[in-house]
This record gives sequence, structure tokens and C-alpha cells, in this order.
Amino acid sequence: MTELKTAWKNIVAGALEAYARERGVEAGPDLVSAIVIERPPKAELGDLGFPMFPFAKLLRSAPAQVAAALASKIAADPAAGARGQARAEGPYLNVSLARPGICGATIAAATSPGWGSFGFLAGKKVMIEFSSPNTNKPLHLGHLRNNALGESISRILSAAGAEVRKVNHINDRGVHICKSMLAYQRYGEGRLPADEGLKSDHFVGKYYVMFNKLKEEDPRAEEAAQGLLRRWEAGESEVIELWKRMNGWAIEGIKATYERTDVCFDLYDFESDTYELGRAEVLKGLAAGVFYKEEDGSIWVDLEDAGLDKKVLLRKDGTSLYITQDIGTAIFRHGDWPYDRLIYVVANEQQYHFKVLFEVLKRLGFEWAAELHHLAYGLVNLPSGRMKTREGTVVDADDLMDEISALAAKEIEEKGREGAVGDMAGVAEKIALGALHYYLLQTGPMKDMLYDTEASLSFTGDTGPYIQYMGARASSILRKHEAGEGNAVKGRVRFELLCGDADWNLVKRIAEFPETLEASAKAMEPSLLAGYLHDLAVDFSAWYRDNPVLNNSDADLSASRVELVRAVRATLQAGTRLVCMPFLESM
RNA sequence: GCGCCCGUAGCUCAGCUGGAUAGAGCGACGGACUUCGAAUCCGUAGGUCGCAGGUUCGAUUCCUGUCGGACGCACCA
Repeated sequence: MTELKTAWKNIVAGALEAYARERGVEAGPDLVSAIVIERPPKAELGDLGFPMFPFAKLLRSAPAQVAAALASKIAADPAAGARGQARAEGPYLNVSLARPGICGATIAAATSPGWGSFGFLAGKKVMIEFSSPNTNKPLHLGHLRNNALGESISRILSAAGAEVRKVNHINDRGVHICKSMLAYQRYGEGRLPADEGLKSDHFVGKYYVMFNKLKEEDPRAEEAAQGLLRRWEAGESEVIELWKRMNGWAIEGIKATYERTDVCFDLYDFESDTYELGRAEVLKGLAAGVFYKEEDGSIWVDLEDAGLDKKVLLRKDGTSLYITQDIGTAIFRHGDWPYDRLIYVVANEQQYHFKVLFEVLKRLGFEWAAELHHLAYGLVNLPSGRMKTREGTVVDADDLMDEISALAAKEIEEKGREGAVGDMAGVAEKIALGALHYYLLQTGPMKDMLYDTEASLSFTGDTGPYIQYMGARASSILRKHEAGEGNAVKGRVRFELLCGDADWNLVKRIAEFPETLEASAKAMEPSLLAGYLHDLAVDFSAWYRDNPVLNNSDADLSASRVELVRAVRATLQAGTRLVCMPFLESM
């Protein structure tokens, strides 16, 4: 489709230049660069549309006249004729593509193994950091959005040909970790997660919440937490022992949630291993004159000429800060695995932090700093407002999955499909994941989104399960065909039979998959693909109603449509995977 | 105060580099299951695209201002 578009752009450019010569106007490069391709609002108007407004002034003729003139020029060009037909539609030049060739090529491509893998990012190494949980509590809905974005973008970029390395930066040190440790020391009495019947990360999270109780009982609890951190930094074996034990629980539980939601990482790095990496780099930068030292010994960078502020990079006592760690980690990672691009999937509250970080790395002279990217995303809010740990309004990831999964199971039961589905719990889980991930990815990342339990747990309409359902329907047709049902087995595939408007519309949609994937990869925007999948599902659903596949009296048409269904299924299969939705043969 | 993001139908959201009557879903109302799965489909109602200027042949899209909301401006992470 992309090649077709550029081919047509060239044809239009040629005709435009010829027309300009006739009018005695010089066709400069800006004339050709003003050509835009759009999709006509109605299928009857053609497949491609070229608005002629920009040329009216230059060519000193009305847009409609230009369109008519170009249409007749193109009609006289046999090379163009092989690719389709152009006609004037008021001020627009609309093109109807030559259908048979495109049908054959599209369906052949879509039913071949490589569908959904492209090469325009081949040779690029992309590192992506996402999730990055704290080890003091379990994952919540906000993490699920982060995970879905990170995992989806990783899949999209690999599908685009890049070599992707997914990194999870575990925040396993700091006062907040010490708080849960302190509360456990006080109230835990040596119990294990199993003793309380809790998933291990929930067990740790419970003690983190209990720190609030501790604070009420002991006004010096905050100080005690700071003290515990100092003892941790001093490496006291008793503290380290407890820290290891509790982190182990937290991470074990968090990993179980990753597995359940089909998210995985190539590399885990731990803040406890990397938090001191940046200090040496800052000192190097000081020596190089990029940074400066205050009288009290703290080290700063002045970014005011870049529209940012001054920023401390090293405390007066020489210890590192959040940003120091990030400086060190980025440099270390590039040395370890020289990436072409590093993407941080982190909430948009931290946009300023990343601006500063990237600017600092640029000033340190790293040419790769230009390829650092903060993928910022908005919060997930509740109708009652922001989720708050203290108020207990945090939507826990595991609980949410349980809830959606139970609802899906109920739905299967109500529809009486337990038998057809087989593994009911497994299928319910996949539907839940499809619903959740589609919900989280259909919205553009920058927008805060509202999570309304009642409204959001729906399986009808513009939802993940709707798309999964269309996949299941397509699969069902193909299953029946494989089993020898229907007329297709007696027919011969002839792609020219799929040139009617209804089939063509669906073929065209399938042909858009590669360009959607490319746009999605370039913009790092899963929502484009999510929207595309919904469009495809809608087109398929309408087509499905009006166009018999297996029980078509024309055996050749039947056989050809089976191939079209195969292409739809392949596209849904490849596409849903990219937005982290399980594909279901049956549901 | 400065910075950044958002503001489209009652609600939740789409709307690609500016382009042909602004799209879905939910909710409301009315239809369609003896044919490939009704988690579906079709139809009706519902919008001064926050507001005001500007650029342009043309602005929901770009610019400026303004109002409203969120977030950020720690020797916390």
C-alpha cells in the first residue's frame, strides 16, 4: 500500500508538471511537495484522494479545473492505467486502484509466515526500560498501564525489525523499602507469606501499609526508617538479611503478576547495584568543566541557557541523588550494550527530570544522548480521583485481573459455551487480559485516563473481547473449512472474484496493516494499532454478515473468500499480539 | 510565578503530515437470530470541537491570548 501510494504520488506529480508546462508555469519542487494523499471519506469516491487546492494559485486555475486536467492526462498514460483509474471529483483527484493485483498480493502476503514482521528498523538496537517497581508493595493499575505500554512498544519495535532489549530497573533500596522492613520487624513476628495466606508481594505491601500504624504509635518512626537505611548502607548483616528476604518476597510476587499478564524482561537491574554508578561520571564532568562546585562542596549543573534550572548532581557529602543514578545507569548501559535508542517508559510527572537528564548527558558529550526518549504517560484515575495508597483506593493488579477473569468466566457460562471452550479458566483469563490491555492501550499515552470499574469491565462494543470475538469467528470458519464443510473445498481460488466493493473494502483494510505498524513504531504509539484492529474487526463483522463464505453457491468465490478470512485471521493474530492481547481460536 | 500536558456528543474515548457532510463505544429509543458464533449487526436521537483572535483557498488539527483541569519546579525517589 505504501509503494502504491508513492507510485501514485509520482504519477500525479508527473501530470502536474506537464500541466504546469502547458500553463507556462515553472513547476518548482514546492509544487510537487505540496501533493498530499488522503483517504476519501466514502469508499465510492475511490481509494486515494488528492486535494487540488494548493495548486490553484500557482497554476492560475480553479482546483476543479486542475483535477479535471490531471485526470485526462493520467487517463492517457498506459502505465498509470495499469495501476488504476483517476477521476476528478470536484476539487479532488480521486484514484480507484486496480483491484485484482492488489487482492492477490495482499492476501498472499497476509497468509505468509512473515506477515507482521518488517525490516525498516533492521539493525537498530533499542533498549526500553519499563515497569520499574518498588519492592515494597505489589503492582497496581498504574503499573499495568506502564507494563502494557512498554511490552507493546517492545513488540512493535521488534516487529519493525529492531533488536529490542527490555530492562526492568527494580527500585529495591531507599527509605520506602526500610519502612516496610521496620513494620515487619515490629509486627511480623517472623511470619512467612504462607502463614498469612498471602501472595508474597501482597504480604510485603501489607507491612508497608502498616508502617502508618507504626507512625501513630511511635512518632519517631520516620527517623527510625532513616536509621535503618543508614544501617543498610553500612552493610549490617542483620539488616541486609531482612532486606534480602523481603525483597525476595516482593520480587517473587511481582514476577508472578508479570507472568500472568504476559509481560517479560530481558534484563533486571537493581538500584542497589547501580545507585552509585553516577558519582564518577559527575566527577569527570566536573573535571571537564561541564559542572561546577559550590562552596559547600555540592556539585551542580547550570542549564538555564537551555531553559531549565540549576540542578544538584552530587550532595555536599558526596552522595548521589536520583538523577546521579540515572546518569550513571545510562552511561553504563550504553557501554554494556551500545543502543541506538533508549526509551524510558515513565509517568509524565517526571518529564522535567528526563529533560534535565538528557541535557546533562548531552553536555557530557555523549552523541547517543540525542536518541534518549522519555515515553511519558498519564495517570489512571478513579471516578473518586487519584489512587492513594494511604486511603486504600489503589486498584491492585492481581485483584483486578481476578475480577475481570471471574466476569469473563461468568459470561462464558451464561452463553453456555463451557463445552465449546474447553479450558474455561484459561480462556477466561485470556479474555480478561485482552479486555484489560486493549482498554489501557486504546487511549493515547499522554492522556490521564479514568478507570471506572462498572463501565470499564465491559466485553461488548469497542473492547478487547470484541476484537477477540472476530478472531474466534474467523477461526471458526477456517476450522469448518479444514473439516471439509462448505463449498470452498470444491472451488478454486481466484482473486479477481474479490474485486467487488464488499470484499475489496476488507482487502484494503488488511493491506493497511504494514503502514499502521510502521506509523505505530515510528510514533511509539500502540493506540494506532489498537484503533486499526478495531476498524478491521468492525469491517470483518459487517462483511461477515453480508457475504457468505463456506455456504456460498459459487465454489470459486467460496474458496477465494476462505483465503480472505485466512488473511483477516492472520492480521488479527499478528496485530493483537502487538498490543498484548491473547488471540483466541474459540471463546 | 515559571514549565509541561489535557479540554471533541450525557459518559469514556478516536480523529494520521491542516483538507470533501467531525467518528466509535457506553447510555436512550426502535429493529434483526430456521443460513458460516447475537460477546454480533442495522437504524434514530445527541456536538457553536472550552472561549476569543490570528495565519491559510481551507483550522478540531498550526500560532497567540484567555478560561478550566492535571502534573512538575527538593542536597526525596
